[in-house]
Amino acid sequence: MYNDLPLDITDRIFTSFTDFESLWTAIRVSKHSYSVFKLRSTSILYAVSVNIAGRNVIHVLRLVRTATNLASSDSEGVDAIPAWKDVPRYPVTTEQRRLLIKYADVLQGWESFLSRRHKDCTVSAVTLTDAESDRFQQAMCEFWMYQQCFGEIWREDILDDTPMDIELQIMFLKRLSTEELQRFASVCLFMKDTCIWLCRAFGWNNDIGYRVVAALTHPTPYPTSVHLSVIMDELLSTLNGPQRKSVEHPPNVPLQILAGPGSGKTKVLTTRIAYLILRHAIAPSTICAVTFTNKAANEMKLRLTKLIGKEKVMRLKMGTFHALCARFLRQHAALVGLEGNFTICDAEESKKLVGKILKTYKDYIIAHKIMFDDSKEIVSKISKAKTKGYEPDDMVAILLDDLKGKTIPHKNLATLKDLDPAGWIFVEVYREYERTLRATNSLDFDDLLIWGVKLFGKHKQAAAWCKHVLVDEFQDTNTVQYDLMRYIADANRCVTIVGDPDQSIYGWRSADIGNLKNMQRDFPSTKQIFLEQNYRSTASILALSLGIISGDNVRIKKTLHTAHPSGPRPMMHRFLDEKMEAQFIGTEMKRVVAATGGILDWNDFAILLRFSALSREIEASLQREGIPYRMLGGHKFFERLEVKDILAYLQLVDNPQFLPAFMRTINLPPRNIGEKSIAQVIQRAEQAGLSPMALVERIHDGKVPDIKPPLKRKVGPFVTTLRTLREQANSGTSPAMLIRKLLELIKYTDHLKKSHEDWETRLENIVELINFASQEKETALDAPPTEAAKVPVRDHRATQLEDEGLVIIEDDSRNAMSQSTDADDNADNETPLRQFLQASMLSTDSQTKDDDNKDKVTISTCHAAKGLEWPVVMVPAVENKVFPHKRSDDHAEER
DNA sequence: CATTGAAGTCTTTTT
DNA sequence: GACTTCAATG
Repeated sequence: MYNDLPLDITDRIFTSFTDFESLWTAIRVSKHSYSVFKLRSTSILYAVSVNIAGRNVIHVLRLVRTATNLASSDSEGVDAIPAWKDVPRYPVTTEQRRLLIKYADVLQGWESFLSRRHKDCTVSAVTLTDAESDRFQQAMCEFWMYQQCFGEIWREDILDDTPMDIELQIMFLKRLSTEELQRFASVCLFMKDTCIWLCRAFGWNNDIGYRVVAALTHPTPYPTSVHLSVIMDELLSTLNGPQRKSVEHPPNVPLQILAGPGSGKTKVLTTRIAYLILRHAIAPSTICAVTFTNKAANEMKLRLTKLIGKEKVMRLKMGTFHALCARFLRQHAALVGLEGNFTICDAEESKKLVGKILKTYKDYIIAHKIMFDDSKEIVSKISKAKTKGYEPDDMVAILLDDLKGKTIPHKNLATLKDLDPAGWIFVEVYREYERTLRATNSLDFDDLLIWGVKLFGKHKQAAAWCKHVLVDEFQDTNTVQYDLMRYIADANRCVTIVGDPDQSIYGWRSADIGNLKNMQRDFPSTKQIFLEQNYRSTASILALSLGIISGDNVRIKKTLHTAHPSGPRPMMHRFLDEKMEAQFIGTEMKRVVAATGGILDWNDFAILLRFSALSREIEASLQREGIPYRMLGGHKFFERLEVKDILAYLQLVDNPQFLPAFMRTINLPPRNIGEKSIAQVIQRAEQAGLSPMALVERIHDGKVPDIKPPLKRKVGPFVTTLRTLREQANSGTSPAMLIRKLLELIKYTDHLKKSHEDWETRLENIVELINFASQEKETALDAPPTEAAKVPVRDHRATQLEDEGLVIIEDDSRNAMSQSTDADDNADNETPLRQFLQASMLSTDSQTKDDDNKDKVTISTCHAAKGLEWPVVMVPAVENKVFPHKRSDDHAEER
């Protein structure tokens, strides 16, 4: 029945629907629906027809619960709405409908929601009888399946939100032509349950049926290259000119995609990767895709999985710069003179180390009345120096140059000590910090990159696998990261980068926009493509943001267009204090949810903060109002005290030299070993040339004399715990089991109960950590395909497949893959424990998974929210000293 | 004498 | 919530 639909059917104009028949017809012929919302058993229908580029199309349909209460209660705002939900179905009268249409907030809500993407929305309301409602459901189902087969097949948000009545689906399928069925089969992995059911129901004994089954049973989602080609074409057809140009750009010509916000950056990047694999037959394992945050990496993985299947995605070398470096450094540790079991030292541990070193200069600082930064400040200064490639000795000259005025004859440490004591201490602390890291066999975040550069720079073969490098958010790369990219790309010099100079918000992390130019210098044939079409925001939001950033005079002028209407104007509200502000945020969100009649739910709201500490008042307000929320990037899971406790023990098991872990665990639970004793141990260990851990073990064994306040008896349980765990770890016990054993050995639960009021939530976090540990094992990077996945399912369907001589495509890169794992994997360097620890140290946003599905308002820092989008966004505390922040040295960035 | 507990201060942004 | 300082306890 769909065959005879003219393709330009959408030229037919549907402005509003006064009766059900015309609406129903319209739904069935409309091909380009943007969104289909969940249908509930309801009586009032909102139909919206939208005009896109001169073509009027029905775009969104939704049933809302009856409006009886709305009609009876004339009051506006919050009070009238919550009652809607529980009112039984009820046909509305003309008068009520009139009221509804007049209900400006509701319609406004609709229009602003839709006009984010489409201009000229018109809204009208229709009433449905029960029978009509059922027919409508049917129409929607057909419509959805049609969309699923022939529309935007990769849209993930449609999947969960659509009614899938199996009878209706079959009715739909029966009407399809053979060709359409084939295409359906090629995408049917998105509807696994349906397909299994269909094959059983129809007893399909033909080519199509097998393909459906093959798609379900074979590990690679798309059974034939013909279908891959079709899919790629459909993908390309949804891109605009510059986007498509970017995707199809020849792989061997370096490419810079300069993309404004909301211009489909990630879509282009993922499509390009798919294109490289599907059209240029570049093996996934030879593609390196780098992002800056784990969130971006995960997002990309998710989207790519929909395009090319899980198998191929697993083979991509994909992740943050840090994660990639860590991985290759473990593999090739020996090449650069590292030990494979190095520990990754996070910011908190770095800070503690620096604090400890700083104490040795305490007397000097006091005696000379030197103004000195706190250790956090120093850590970030050290980090800056490291990213710029300055070693402690280099800092001497640099700090002396910073001193204005007279020329300095001898640029050496002694002069620095005289002229800039604070600078001198900094250099000494920096030196000592580096020494400690080496001595304790650990790398901080910057070291991962620095040593990565050493590895790939000196040992070309370590990067020889790489055929193409793609970098997301390129404007945020710093010098080290840029070098890293260059070295990895060295073998084939195929590079694609995506970036936006206007969105550089990591200047404080030494991000260098100059890298865009550097790349043109180092890769002379580099081409640029600009993406200037914004698909995210309304015109008035763009105008506002342009107004803000164009206050920056040195900015390179760059345009951004949108096809959207101006939409509602952004609102600015002033409050006397933060309490009122927080209160307003809570009630305003409630009002908007109510006023839009459930079109917006909590997931559609975000509150963006300059820094996470601002969330206190707001969290309190949301709790008061009973609004569920989640905190992005707040106190991160892996930075929680109880999680760090457990991780520290495990780190020490894996790397006994790692000092921060030793200091954390030796008196945990309290064993009456205080600061002084620990300091003594460390000092004596240094004298003896042992790690503190080794020394403690020897004291325990009676091999060396005890220290002043006797330690031997106190450390008994500590030493046995570590020895037990070490033994178990070496025999390959899973991290999850190790944690359980550890909890038991140190009676951690008892300790928590004693030391913290909220021990129950803390215990839950540990359970969550155990969960994470068990998951991590399954999704370990580069895990070779399991036996089960390699062998096609041996049931009757698969056997039939082969009998009929049907070809199931063999993955091109599987062989290459197994070779590379054999060659690279120094089995010793990748114990399950080590993998787990690395994942823990390098992941930030492994928020509990079920959290994501729940309906919650998002609270996030602006930085963490980069690249995400919500229909409604609030930005509290936009006031001087907060936003722009008082300590920011780059106002353009704050803009 | 070393350790622990209580009270008080300060909190950018990320891997 | 993490760190520091000061007084009280083992």
